Amino acid sequence: MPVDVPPPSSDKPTGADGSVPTGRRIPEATVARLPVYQRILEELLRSGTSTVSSELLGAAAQVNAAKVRKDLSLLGSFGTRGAGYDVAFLVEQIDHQLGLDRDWTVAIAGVGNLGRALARSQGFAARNFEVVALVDTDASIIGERIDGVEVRHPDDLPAIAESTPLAIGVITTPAPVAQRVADLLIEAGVRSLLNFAPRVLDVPDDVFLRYVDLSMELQVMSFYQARRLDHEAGGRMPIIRSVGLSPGGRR
Amino acid sequence: MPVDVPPPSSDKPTGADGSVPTGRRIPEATVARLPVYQRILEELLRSGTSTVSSELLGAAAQVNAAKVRKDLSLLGSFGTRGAGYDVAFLVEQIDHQLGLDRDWTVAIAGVGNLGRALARSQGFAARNFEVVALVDTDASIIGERIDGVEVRHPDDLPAIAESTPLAIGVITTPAPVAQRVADLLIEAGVRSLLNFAPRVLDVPDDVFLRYVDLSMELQVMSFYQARRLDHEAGGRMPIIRSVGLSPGGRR
DNA sequence: GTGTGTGAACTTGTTCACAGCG
DNA sequence: CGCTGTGAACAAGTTCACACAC
Repeated sequence: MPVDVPPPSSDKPTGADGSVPTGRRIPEATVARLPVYQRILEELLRSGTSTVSSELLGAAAQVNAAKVRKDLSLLGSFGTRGAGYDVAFLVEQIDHQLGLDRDWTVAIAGVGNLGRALARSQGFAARNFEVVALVDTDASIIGERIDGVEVRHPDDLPAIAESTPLAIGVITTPAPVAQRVADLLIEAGVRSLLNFAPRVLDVPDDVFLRYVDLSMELQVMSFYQARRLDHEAGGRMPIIRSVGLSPGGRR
Repeated sequence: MPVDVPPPSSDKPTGADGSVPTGRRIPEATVARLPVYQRILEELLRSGTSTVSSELLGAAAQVNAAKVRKDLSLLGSFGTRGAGYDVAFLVEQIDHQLGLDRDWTVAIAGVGNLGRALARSQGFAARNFEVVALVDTDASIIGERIDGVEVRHPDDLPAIAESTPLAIGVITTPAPVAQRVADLLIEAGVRSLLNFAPRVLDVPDDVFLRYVDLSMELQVMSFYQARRLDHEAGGRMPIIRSVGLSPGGRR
């Protein structure tokens, strides 16, 4: 389901014509690919590449070059014919489209291995996802500091939210307490939830909810590798976007 | 790109007619949804439900009931008209289709928080993904045991593989060493790689490669939440499969 | 010449609606 | 009568191919 792009909001007076097209619709398939391009572009940026063609970006992202061009043209006319795309500018534009040029506060519920991994993740920090709250019920963990953030009890969430509004909640608790912790997060003002716990959650209609299953990718791999083993035939594994799939959000 | 279903291989003489259709093709969109159904069916099984309708399963998976029926009918005629699907039987069939009824050995490279989280993950154990090797270069970690598996040096991979063939490799190392560790895993016989490191990998054509970016879901969330904040309009967040997306497989 | 931007052709995936089985 | 299984209509997404800007 495509979504309206916000009105001009013209910052970034730029190369082409200061674009950012007006009420364009961005297909969800494109939205799902933007983070992929992002990651590659950032890697190119680090390696000092200043310009990239749709062909090259497509090769790195395992995506047809025409698709890359179409995706990018949906955001605006950012390329230069004959030359390609300016990497730094493109990163900026995609960041803007994804809303990554604003700060998002994140609360992580469940400070086990996964919670810690996420809290320290470069991918979070680099993209303006600021982990501002860590909660866990385990008394031996409460009080511990992870990257300067103190682990507190879930019951403190409302208090925490009072001083720092919480935008996104991440649930990395065991399944049995996932629903309860989701309720607390929502009560504390969280409007988007990312659930790693293997439990279907019940949330109000206006809360964005997405599920992640770390074993889901492995399951898809299993499918294709089994095929390959079964009949060493044309067992090409296609590129599927998945994992994040699952009972998510609303319809 | 759809894939041939293996020939009859008739075990499971069953309710309907002992089906498992012959050379059917399963669309990748369907393959990506099977793990979702799986998870819900397992939850139903635990709660003692023995029969489920496409309507109910669809509601839980946030998927149109017709889509559920079409997906399942691609695997075979597993339902009973007027009654619905037998949950236990369906789980078995999907497990079989996904190749989850055989054992997969998994090697995890990088025993940080994420590596540990995965090694201990219920989702892995429950689906016949057996973690048989853990490697890390950090001397202070080598020798440690996690769920009975000793952490060893990546250079030992060939030796490990000799006693236990490795099917799948999971990379949870820092980005700079991801390529090197991928090479070692492949040398040790791994034919499928799941890469959590933010690095584009170069692997031979016959190795399945998939990328997971834990922040990717958050980025998509950011997109839709930003839209919603910008113009409190029809900001419905669609259900996108993503995260796992990314430079994957071959083309 | 080189590589973008994009209509138009095509492929894949989704939904509808209903026949037919239990 | 309820619910599956599926052809047929529809919608979304992808690829092609080429005009056009640099």
